[in-house]
Amino acid sequence: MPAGPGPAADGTPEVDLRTPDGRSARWDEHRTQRRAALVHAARKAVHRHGPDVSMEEIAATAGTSKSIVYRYFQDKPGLQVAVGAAVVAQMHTALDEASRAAETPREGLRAMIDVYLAMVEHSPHVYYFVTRPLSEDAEAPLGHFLDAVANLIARPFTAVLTAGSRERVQADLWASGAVGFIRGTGEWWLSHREDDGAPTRLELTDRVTTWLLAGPVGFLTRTRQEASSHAEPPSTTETPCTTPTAHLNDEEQS
Amino acid sequence: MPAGPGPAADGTPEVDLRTPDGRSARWDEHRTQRRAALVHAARKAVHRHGPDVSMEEIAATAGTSKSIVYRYFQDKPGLQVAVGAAVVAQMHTALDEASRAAETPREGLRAMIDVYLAMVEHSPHVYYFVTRPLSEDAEAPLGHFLDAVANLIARPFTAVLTAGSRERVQADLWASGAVGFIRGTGEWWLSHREDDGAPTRLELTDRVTTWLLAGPVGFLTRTRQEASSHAEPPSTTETPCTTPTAHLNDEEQS
DNA sequence: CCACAGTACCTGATACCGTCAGTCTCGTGA
DNA sequence: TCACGAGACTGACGGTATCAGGTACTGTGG
Repeated sequence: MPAGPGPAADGTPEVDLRTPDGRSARWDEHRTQRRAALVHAARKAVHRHGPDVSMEEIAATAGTSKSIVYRYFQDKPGLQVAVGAAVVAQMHTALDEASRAAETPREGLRAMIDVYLAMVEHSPHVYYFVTRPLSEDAEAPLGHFLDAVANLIARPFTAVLTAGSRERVQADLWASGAVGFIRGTGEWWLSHREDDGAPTRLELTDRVTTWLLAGPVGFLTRTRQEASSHAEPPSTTETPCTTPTAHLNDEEQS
Repeated sequence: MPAGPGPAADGTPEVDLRTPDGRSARWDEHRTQRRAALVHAARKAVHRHGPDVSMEEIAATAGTSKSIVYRYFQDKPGLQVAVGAAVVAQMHTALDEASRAAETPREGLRAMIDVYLAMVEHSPHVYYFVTRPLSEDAEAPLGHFLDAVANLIARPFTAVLTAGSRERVQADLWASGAVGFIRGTGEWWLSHREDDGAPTRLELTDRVTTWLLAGPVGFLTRTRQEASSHAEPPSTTETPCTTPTAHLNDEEQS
């Protein structure tokens, strides 16, 4: 069906610009509108029925049938990334407001964490839908959504940075880790929120911000002492691998 | 179907202990052996065919048919957690050797990261199989595997700790974040390993260790300056929420 | 300038296919 | 008699195909 020349490969299936025919152009606005509406419906359906909604249910929520959904989205992962993009866009706008007031990178990071946790708290289903990898490859297109968030995080750091590849890579790497940290704590919090001693969202935000920027300072002074005393020299080639990483897999040999 | 009294809910489907019948007890050893063999076969199959193997393929790899697999494991998630447990067990033994030599928590953490990354590197398929949530609930049984790893990480810290719930929670929380950080960087590394400027696994290990314990020191001195100056007071109630977390979901109202 | 045929695209329903998780049935061997 | 094991079966779901409409644009002839 996609007779178009370009390999689009993202969610959008071949919009085919080369015809200035009014009969085609007439639908352009309608198309974008409809697509947005479908994304919205998908979010609603996921929010209601959990991250494992069937396409049929999504279509039903949108008041139509599968055919339509598949006309606008390549497949389920395609829909997933579209929803993810929408969520990221919302986070981005929310972040713009926040980072206008934020001077230091610390405030920027804090705002980021806050927005992230707010999303997690407000609609865990959508969060999981967007977060969970659906692709069978699972290697290259790891976490479209999480990658985007990592970029959001890395931006304030890389902005100050010369485009030298060495440090850029460092920033990206750290951002990936930071998103992972937030994700980990966020999901832990989601399922331990009711326990006694569990922090509120704001406490969590502050704590995670501090931990990310300064390490596990504050929650354990004793171990922290040792840790920080050893953490001073961050030379990358510290000691050769002393851990006997024992063969962790025994299932290859063809 | 599960006529057994206890809510097992782990991988084991009701072994039905209430019959001390010799005709039944005769099979006990065979059962545990078989179960281990099936887990092994599952790992092999996943390693070969990717994290989306069908149960049929797993059974075929084990040289049998689905019925058998379902006799020993409740369902696919059950098998998944069994495989995860096996991997965690291997990590645990690998870690025991390492942590015998490790005095400081830092060395313990470093060893942990090393083992984790080694696993990721050696068999990404198995890693994804074990890592990805398969349950539709997706909330309570979040990441059996990742939780176990988090416990592994938290142990050296909590060992020194009084059992006071307040600090235990802190340690657990931090451990979840740390695992998330390692996961994030690990998966980033998995798909950017070939880029120029990408670190080797050992460099990555050292860097992540340092970052986790002391924050992003070393890769950007300028921003780090600001960060650390603000990071000193880790009081949990720092400033009230200044970020305008904008309504991130618009899809509820029944 | 206007009617008309033809066209390009959208809609939504329904039926269909392939795959896969999970179950059931029945034969076999100790 | 008991567990084992193979294979047929069911149901759900992702995804495709077909079909009968519907509506606005394009071109051409009167």
